[in-house]
Amino acid sequence: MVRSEKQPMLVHFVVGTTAVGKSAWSLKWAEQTSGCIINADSVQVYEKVDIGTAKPSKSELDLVPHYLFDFVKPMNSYTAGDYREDTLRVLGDLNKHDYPGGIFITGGSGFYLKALENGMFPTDEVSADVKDQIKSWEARSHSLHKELSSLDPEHAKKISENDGYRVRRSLGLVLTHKTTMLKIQQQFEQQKTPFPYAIKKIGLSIHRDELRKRVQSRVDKMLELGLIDEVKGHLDSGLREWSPLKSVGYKEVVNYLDDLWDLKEMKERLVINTMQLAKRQRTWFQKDKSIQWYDVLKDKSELEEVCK
RNA sequence: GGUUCGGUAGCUCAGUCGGUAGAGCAGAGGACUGAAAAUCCUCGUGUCGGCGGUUCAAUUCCGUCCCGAACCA
Repeated sequence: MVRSEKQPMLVHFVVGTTAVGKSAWSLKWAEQTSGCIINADSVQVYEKVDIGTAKPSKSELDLVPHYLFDFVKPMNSYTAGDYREDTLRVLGDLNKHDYPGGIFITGGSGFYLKALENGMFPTDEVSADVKDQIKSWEARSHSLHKELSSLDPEHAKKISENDGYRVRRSLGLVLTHKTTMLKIQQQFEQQKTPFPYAIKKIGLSIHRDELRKRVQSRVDKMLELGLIDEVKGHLDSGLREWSPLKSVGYKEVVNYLDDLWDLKEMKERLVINTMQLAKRQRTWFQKDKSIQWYDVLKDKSELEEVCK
């Protein structure tokens, strides 16, 4: 792990679907190399949500330095932009102190990793006036997608009119910047600076049937650890509307506690929704051709060597 | 044993006043620059329980048998 003065610091991205074993694998290597782990999971950043996010245990967190886990306070939000900023700050500190061990940025949030590597174009805050304008259109059942189409037809074509979240966000940006999304993007591409460190991307994969088995037993384990009580506590503390409670592993338990589902149904939905999440993660990472993939069952010996 | 109601996609069901059928869920694939574990898009042939009958034509009507459920004995 000795590196010459001229070479940029190397960071590992450890990616893959949920429950494939990224955390355990990273922890092992971080221990062996006296390295550290930086979280790349959009839900493990939040405090309080421990069991349903499969957050590392206290003893695991103590084995090697862990960054960006368990720090966003209840009812606060966190974005991909925040993640990029925080991660670059952590990496900057490690670089400054000439960190000797392996650095493992581990998690399944593709959007966060893309934001980290490629940057986010800087945007102005959407003004209250613009927000009001959008709200008044909505109140009059005016199609926001049509409005976006007239302002930025090219971008509107890429978004479904049913994707209310994206339509609203794009409309806000286009109105605020008084230009098109493409121009915002082009301007950003010209001025952006490349990611300042060398990246090695390691993807962990597993056959779908095997993943399902792991997910099933993980769901059972989470319930044994008291997931239902954890969620009940969060609801009692008024955190129902907090975004991590809407994520896989939490929204199903909320439905159970609301008596919409019985225990069996909740367990089934936990497994199904986790598998569907895994599919979306797979779709995201498949696009990135710079990831070196390893099957955790078939490529065991290769996985013993990757970081040596 | 009798009566009634059911048997249609992997599951739950809709429907066809007779012209061989479609939703939700599941499953598969995909998109995605500040909620991303979120949000959204695309993909539907299945002996319409079996066998007969009527009919130009039956999943639809009739008969019968099988299998469920409920009620009556």
